[in-house]
Amino acid sequence: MQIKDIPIDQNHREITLHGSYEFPMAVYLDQLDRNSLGFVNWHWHDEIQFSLVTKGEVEFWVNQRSYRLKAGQGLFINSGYLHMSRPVSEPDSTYICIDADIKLLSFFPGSAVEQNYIKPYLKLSGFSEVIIDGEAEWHKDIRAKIVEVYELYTQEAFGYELDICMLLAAMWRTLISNQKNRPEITTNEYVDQQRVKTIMSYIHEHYMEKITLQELADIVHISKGECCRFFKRIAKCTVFDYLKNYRINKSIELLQTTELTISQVADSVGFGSTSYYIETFKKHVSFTPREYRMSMSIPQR
DNA sequence: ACGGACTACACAGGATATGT
DNA sequence: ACATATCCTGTGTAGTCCGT
Repeated sequence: MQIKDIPIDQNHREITLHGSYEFPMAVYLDQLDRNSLGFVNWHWHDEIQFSLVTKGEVEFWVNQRSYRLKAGQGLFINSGYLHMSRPVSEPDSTYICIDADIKLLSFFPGSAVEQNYIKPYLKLSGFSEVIIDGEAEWHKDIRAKIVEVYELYTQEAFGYELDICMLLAAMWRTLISNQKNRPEITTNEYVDQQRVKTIMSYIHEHYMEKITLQELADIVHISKGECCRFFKRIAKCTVFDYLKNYRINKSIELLQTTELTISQVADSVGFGSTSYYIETFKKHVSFTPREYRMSMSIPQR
């Protein structure tokens, strides 16, 4: 068993450094059953994202909308929008995921390109996501370029960074030129999104402590009932399901990287009782924590 | 968006079994 | 002997519904 997750840290934003300072972009081939939970949980990042399903069928959630994409279909997600992905039926459904810092498209800070063609589109209403699944030429073009970027990135031949920058700029150009019939994001949706982010950030910082619903409701200044309602409306799971998933992911990190006992791990990630931790872990990962740790110590091929 | 009523279930904690 | 897993039970609260 080889498990990998998108590293979600304790900062206000749950995110990885995609690539490096010198070349701030990264490409992943994301096979969903390699995530410990079997899916990529809710997160957001400043990078724009291009995805192309290569195997099976993947359900993407962006804002309050869900899209089921089969192999060959793609999706663009703009900077800063909450999203998640999970397999529809085949657990090993896979997609190419390109995360690129918008700096790569801006050429230099304050440039005309940035002022006229990048910044205005990052916060543009109705440009949160674009499904790239049709027969239109520009759809085909972007899908082909996603594959091209993936190949360049994995092969690392001479000049690949330059080629990727050109491709990304061309993809962005195509996208902003063809954004008719986009879904609109309402002011209410925007407020809900900000609230969800606030609650998730709070969970990332306090998951090791006991968290109550009242506490979460207070930080976004709404009642407990409304807190449950709106979170489920946006994230499609309850607040405490999200917290539980987050704690399990954190415990997996500790099992992999420390020699803490199972009880200590349970305590470190906010589970007040070892028994409940083991039960929950087994429900989510299909192994007990000890079995999981032992399997990780067996060298992978 | 709130508050109250209600229900289901998450959770803690103890006892005991099992594994190393 | 100690750590971990499993089972069980009582309690608190998360989540939902409904009226406002």
